[in-house]
Amino acid sequence: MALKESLSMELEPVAPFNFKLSVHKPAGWWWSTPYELFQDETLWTAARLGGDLLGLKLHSVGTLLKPKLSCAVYSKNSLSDKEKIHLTETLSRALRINEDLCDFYSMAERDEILREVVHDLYGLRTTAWPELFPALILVLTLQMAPWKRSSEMMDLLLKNYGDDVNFDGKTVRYWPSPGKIAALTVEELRSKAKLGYRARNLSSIAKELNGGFPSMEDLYVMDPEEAKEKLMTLRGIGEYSAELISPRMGFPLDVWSAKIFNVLFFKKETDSPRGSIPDLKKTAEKHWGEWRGHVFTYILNDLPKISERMGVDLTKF
DNA sequence: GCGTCCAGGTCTACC
DNA sequence: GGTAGACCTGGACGC
Repeated sequence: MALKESLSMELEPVAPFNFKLSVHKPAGWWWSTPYELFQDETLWTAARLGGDLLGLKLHSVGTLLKPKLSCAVYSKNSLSDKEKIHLTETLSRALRINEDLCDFYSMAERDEILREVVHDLYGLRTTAWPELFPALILVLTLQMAPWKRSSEMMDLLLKNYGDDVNFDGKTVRYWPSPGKIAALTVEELRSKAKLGYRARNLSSIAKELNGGFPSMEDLYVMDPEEAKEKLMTLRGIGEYSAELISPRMGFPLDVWSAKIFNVLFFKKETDSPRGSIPDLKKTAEKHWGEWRGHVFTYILNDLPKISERMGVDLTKF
């Protein structure tokens, strides 16, 4: 049954704000689910509020320098005032509506690597996950796997246990709830989603989230270091994963990105990408300080153009 | 066709 | 506190 429109609102992001670059990133990352649809400056996607599925239709009605977003929310039942406020706050946080990038851009203008990158991607907001569980599924499946295999694991989870959200003439496949995954056996997750050793970790995480683990909103208002430490109490979530999904992103280097940043920093490939991670993290912190998470997102979404300018293929890794 | 290696990390045991 | 070694699975590679 199709969901009905239950809330309509407008959001006015701090300029500059490029809607397309922010929710439909050049490197191919989705905002909420891999099955969301993006056409003509409109995003049809989904989310969960409490346990209920929502359809979201986000449309840019402004410009880069005078941005405005029209947001329509579709649900099975009407939303209470409290739910409407909660949803508005979640959308504002996850779209980084109030984030002012002025200081980042000022810093970038003085930086040899970043100067042209921020021109390429002017107005792009960094990754901010609408919900915690899908972000945790992503980082668990990224571990120790080539992208193709990670993608296969996520797809099997979505197809076997996810939900279809029907609204506005569209259907968007959305992630399973923690409760649904928590009810499955580790053996089933291992075989049906081909998760391997990750099945035990995902099962444990689903049970934690089902049992009252802080939400993304709770983590957002915590001290960034405290939020990271909290995430790392989850089984299978280490420093890399916690930094990648933390509401205030760190510099989440893995083997793939370490190879790229070695070439950017030191102009050469490394024989030991994993071993180089601590040094790269220190260099990034010294070089870019609190903006290193933004640098991470901007650079990894601009690899083709950076490669062209440097004469080195950074997309091959 | 078959064996081996290793990938967009994390945990544990051991020193 | 530092660090090998194990961990699912499947594609790449050498033979």
